[in-house]
Amino acid sequence: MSMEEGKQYAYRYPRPALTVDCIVFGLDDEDILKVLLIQRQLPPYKDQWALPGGFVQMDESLEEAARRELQEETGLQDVFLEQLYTFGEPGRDPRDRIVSVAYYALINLTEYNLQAATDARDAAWFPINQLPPLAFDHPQIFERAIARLQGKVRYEPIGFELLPTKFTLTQIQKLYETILGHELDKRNFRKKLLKMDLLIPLDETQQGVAHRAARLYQFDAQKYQQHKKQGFNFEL
Amino acid sequence: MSMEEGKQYAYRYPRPALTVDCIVFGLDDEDILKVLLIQRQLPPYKDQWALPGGFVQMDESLEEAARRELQEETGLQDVFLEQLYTFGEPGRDPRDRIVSVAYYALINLTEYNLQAATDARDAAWFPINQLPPLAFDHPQIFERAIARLQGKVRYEPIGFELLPTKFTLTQIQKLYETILGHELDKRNFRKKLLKMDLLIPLDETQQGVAHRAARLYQFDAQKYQQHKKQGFNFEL
DNA sequence: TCAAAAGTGTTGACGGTACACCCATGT
DNA sequence: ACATGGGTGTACCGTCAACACTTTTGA
Repeated sequence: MSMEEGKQYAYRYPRPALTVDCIVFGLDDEDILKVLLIQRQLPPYKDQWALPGGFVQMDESLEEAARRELQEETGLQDVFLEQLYTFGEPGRDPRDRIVSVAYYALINLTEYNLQAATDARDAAWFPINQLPPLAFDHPQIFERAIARLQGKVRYEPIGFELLPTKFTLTQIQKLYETILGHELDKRNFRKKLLKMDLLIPLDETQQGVAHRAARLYQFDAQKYQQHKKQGFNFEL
Repeated sequence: MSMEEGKQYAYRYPRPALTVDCIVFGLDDEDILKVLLIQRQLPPYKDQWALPGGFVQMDESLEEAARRELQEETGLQDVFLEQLYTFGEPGRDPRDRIVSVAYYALINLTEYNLQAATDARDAAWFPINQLPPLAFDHPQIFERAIARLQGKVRYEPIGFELLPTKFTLTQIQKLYETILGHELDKRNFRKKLLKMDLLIPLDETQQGVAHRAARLYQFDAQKYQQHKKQGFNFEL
C-alpha cells in the first residue's frame, strides 16, 4: 500500500493509541542501580507496578512527550534520554490497541531532589535485580533497556550520567560491574579508564568512610567531545 | 499523566496516525549496494522519491505491518528485518500528524525474482551514494539506517543477508568496504573471517570471469548460532 | 592494632596491522 | 603474452589479562 492510499485509509479506519513509556535508571546513595516504577491505581493490572508513561499529544514530538512524563514523575529536566524501541503487539494492552515508544533515562539520585518522585505514594525505586511483577509487556521493555544499557556503556561514556559529578574510581567500577553483571579487574580497569584522559582528578577525597579516603574525579564531557571528533573511541 | 488518565484522554482527543516505513537494502549483480524507493504519484512531494511504507492496521503488529509492506513491494518473504527507530516530529508530514516506525531490511537481489519490485513503474533501486532527493524526513531515516548498518555489520554477521548463498571472499570484502566507507586489507580481512570458522568452503568457483576464478563460500548460520551460545563474538 | 578499601607495575599471550609477490585464467 | 584479480605469510607492536602487596584512615 502506498502512502497516498494509506492516507485515506487513515481517515476511515481507527488508529492505534500512541504512548511513551520511560525506563528511568538511577543510582542511589549506596551505589545501587534502581528503576522508577509506578503503582497502578486502576484496572487492568490494578495495584501492580508499571513503567511511568502516558499518551503522546498531537503537538509534541515523541521525545518531548517522554521528557514531559519524566518531568511530571521526577521533577527532573535535562537528563540523558534516548529512544529505546517501539512496542506494538496488538494484545499488549487488554483494553485497546496501544503502541508505545519506549525511552530510557539515566539520572543520578544522589545530587538532586527527587522527593517529588520518591515521596509520591504511588512511585518507588526498585533495584534492577529485585523488581516486582510488572504490568503489561513491561518486563520485555525492561529487558530491552538493560540490554541496551549493557551494550552502550561499553562504547559510550553514558555511565557517568548515573554518577554524581564527583565520584571515585571504585564507584564507577562498581557501576560497570552492576550493569555488565560481572566483576572487573581493579588495576586494569583504572589503567584503561585513566589512559583515555577523560577524567579530571580533583584535589578532594570522599568523606565519612572508615578507611583510606578515595580521590574524587570528574568526567570531562568537553574533552570527550573533542576527542570524539578526532576519531577517538571510548571503549571499556 | 498516568496511564489510566491517559486512557480517557485517548478517547477524547485525536490520535496520531501510525505508519511503518521500510529501508530495503539490496546488493545487485555488480555488488552495488542499493535502496528501494517509490516514486510518489500524489501530493505532497508529488513525483519525488520516498521510502516504501504504509499504515499500520489495528490487528497486526508493527513488524507484521512492515513485512506486509515488504511483501507488497518486493514480493519477498522471510527476509532479514529489524526495527530501526520511530520518527514522530509533529511537522514531518505536512498533512497530518503521522508517526512512523522505521524498519530496515536486507535482501540479496541476485537470487530472487524481484520483477514485481523493479518492473513496477513507480519503484526503483538506487545506489546508496546516488540517491535522488527524498520526500518527508526520509533523508534522516535513511541516514539512521546507514548508521545502524555500519554499526551492526561489525559485530553481527548480517552482511551475509545481502549476499547470495554462495559468494567469494572478495565479494564480502567489497560489501564491507561499501558499508563501512573505507578500504580493508585483503590478507587481514580473510585471515580474520576464516579464523571464525563460520564459512563453508565449497568445491566450486565463480564462473565467467576473465581471470582466475575465486572459490565460493557459504555462511554457516547454524554454526554461528552454536558459537554464539558459547559466548563467541563475531567481530570485524 | 585492626579492619577495610585505596592505590599501584610487570609480564606473557594474543590479536591487529602493515606489507609484496606469485598464481591461475580468459582474451 | 598480457591483463586481471585470486590467493598466501611474516614480523612488529600495542593491548589485554592475570596477578599481590603496601598504604592510609577511622574505629
